[in-house]
This record gives sequence, structure tokens and C-alpha cells, in this order.
Amino acid sequence: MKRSQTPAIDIDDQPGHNIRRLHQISVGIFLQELGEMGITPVQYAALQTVANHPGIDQRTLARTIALDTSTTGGVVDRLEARGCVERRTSPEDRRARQLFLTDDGHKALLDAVPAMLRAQDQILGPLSERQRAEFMKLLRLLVNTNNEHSRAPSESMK
Amino acid sequence: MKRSQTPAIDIDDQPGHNIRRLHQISVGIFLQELGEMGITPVQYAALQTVANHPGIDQRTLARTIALDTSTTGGVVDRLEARGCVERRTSPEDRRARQLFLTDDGHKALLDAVPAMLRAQDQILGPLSERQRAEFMKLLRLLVNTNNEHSRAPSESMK
DNA sequence: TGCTAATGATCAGTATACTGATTGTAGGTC
DNA sequence: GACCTACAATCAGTATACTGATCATTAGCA
Repeated sequence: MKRSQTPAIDIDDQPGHNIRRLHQISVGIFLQELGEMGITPVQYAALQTVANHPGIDQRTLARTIALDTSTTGGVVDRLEARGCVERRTSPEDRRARQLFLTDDGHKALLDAVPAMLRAQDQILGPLSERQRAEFMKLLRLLVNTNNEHSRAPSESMK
Repeated sequence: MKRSQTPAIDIDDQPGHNIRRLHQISVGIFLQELGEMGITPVQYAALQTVANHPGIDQRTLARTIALDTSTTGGVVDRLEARGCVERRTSPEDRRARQLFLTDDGHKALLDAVPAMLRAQDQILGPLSERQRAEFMKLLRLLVNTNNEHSRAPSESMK
């Protein structure tokens, strides 16, 4: 069944295609668990990061969750519109917006955590304990080593 | 540094977050290699699949590359606008659109393949040969077993 | 034959995820 | 103090990636 015009390439063999599929699946499982709460994976990441670092500015939030500032702005817009997050102009630097969770934001986060953990467990569900550890090790290695190839590299907060 | 209000959760520990990051990186590397040609990862997948199955309809293409039909429609729109793909109403089922590569589409695909393969190699670059095999094995296992949890499950063409 | 369920495609709407341009503010230099 | 560079945020534009609705066509069935 080979064709002479194009090389016999199966997209199912390509790492990138499988990575895209796993990302789709990961988002799908997350939304199955948390969709009713109206929280998306990225919104959860933003919520958790603001909870861990109250008063963080958007630029730093963006770097922490590895998003560009445009996308981050939109995510914060939606969290703010839902009353989960508050934006305050920083008194030290009037360019920057400090972010804080509202009481509703804290409640939403607390509600979300168990479902989020269930989702994470389900994503790796097909693997044995040993395989999970191995997969996470290789995944982290890929992410950390290739970090600079991302359009929005991550910067850990210290 | 623990906070009592919210559990101490680090998003960097969550599989889903790392999967999202790897997907970002994978797309970033792909576009570094193929961005100048104006071909995105999904467009490449569509191009390759139409090349392998001339006359495929959009619904089947969608299932093959694991996209919903809405998104697939948009992808084909852009490939058609660029003259890479031709849409013909199927004579057997006037609801369906048969897809064919144009000559320009075949040329674009042939041009893209080496860069695509370089990108795939770079994505797994941080891993040794043995680690690559292991990672791909676990990745496929996750994708295949969790397939039905995706919003747009894949169906292999037979 | 006429009714109806199913199907392929499209459309409207929402949410990432980026690029590149612009605006406003800060801080340093002449 | 005026200028200039840097930077935080926002905006316009493009491309996935989905949901749910609609439309045309097909196919099964009474």
C-alpha cells in the first residue's frame, strides 16, 4: 500500500502527535471532573498560584504557569469576572496589577482540589506505580531540558 | 511557608500541568522548524493523512487525527485557502466532502517532512535512545488506554 | 410513499495560546 | 528637567479545540 509520491509516514508514530493527543485527553479528564464547577486546567493553575503567592503580579504569574502575558490577562479576566480573583494596581509600581483570591476564590479552590487530584490520578490510571514514576521522571526531564524552546518558558518563583 | 487556608499544592507536581507544558514545547519546536512554511502541527497531520488516503471525507479525517469536526473544518478551510487541499462533494453522498491534495499540497508536504522529522527528534532530544523508547511506550499506552476520555477520540482507519 | 432517525458539514460561542503593536509607567542618563 | 530605554499590561489578529445548534442529505421503516 505504499505511495511513491509521499514517504510512508504514520502520524501515530510521531512524538508530537501523541503528545497533542495526551494533552487533549488530560484536558478532557480534567473537565469531566471539574467542568461543572466551570474551572479549566489553566484557570486552576492560576488560582492555585495566586493562592500560594498572594499579591503576585500578572507577569510573574504568567512565567510561573508558563503562559504569555496576553493569555494570562484573559485567564485573569475570566477569574475576575467570576469573582474569584481581585486585581489591584500595585502601590509600588503602577504598571503592575497585584492579584489576590477573593473569599469565593478560596472556596472554589478548596472545592476544586479533590476533583483535580482525582483527574491527575485518572490521567496516569493506565500505568502501574512504577510506570507512573518512570513516566513522570521522563516527562519532567523533557519539560525542564526543553523549557527554553517553549514560546512561554517557565520561571520558578524563588 | 505553609498556608492553612489552602493545601500546599505545587502545580509543577501535577501530571496535567507537565503534559500541557510538554505540548507547548512540542508545538514551539515544531513551529521553529516549520513556522516559516506556515504549517502548523495539526495542518501537517491533516496534510499527511489526506496524502495517505486521497478522497477521505472530513468526518473520517477528523477521527483519524483525533479532532472534532468543527475544528477539522477550520483546518481544511485554511489548507484550502492556501491551495494545498481541494474539497469535492462526494458523488456517493452529497453531504460529504472528499479531500484531495493539490500539486502545491504535495510539494508542501514533501518540503515539510524533513523539518517535521527534525522537530520530532528535537522534542525527544533530552532523552537517551533507551529513554526515548520507554517514554514513547508509556505515552502510547496512556493515549490508547485513555482514548475514550478524549472529547474527540481517535479511530484508526482500517 | 411518507416519516423519521442518523449523519456530514457548518455556524455561533467560549477558552486557550501565541505574535506583534501600542500604551502607560519607571528609572537611568545627559 | 527632558530623553530614552525597559517593562507591565492591553489590544488586534490568527490558530487550535471544544460544545451545542442548525441544515441538508441519507437511509431505515411503517
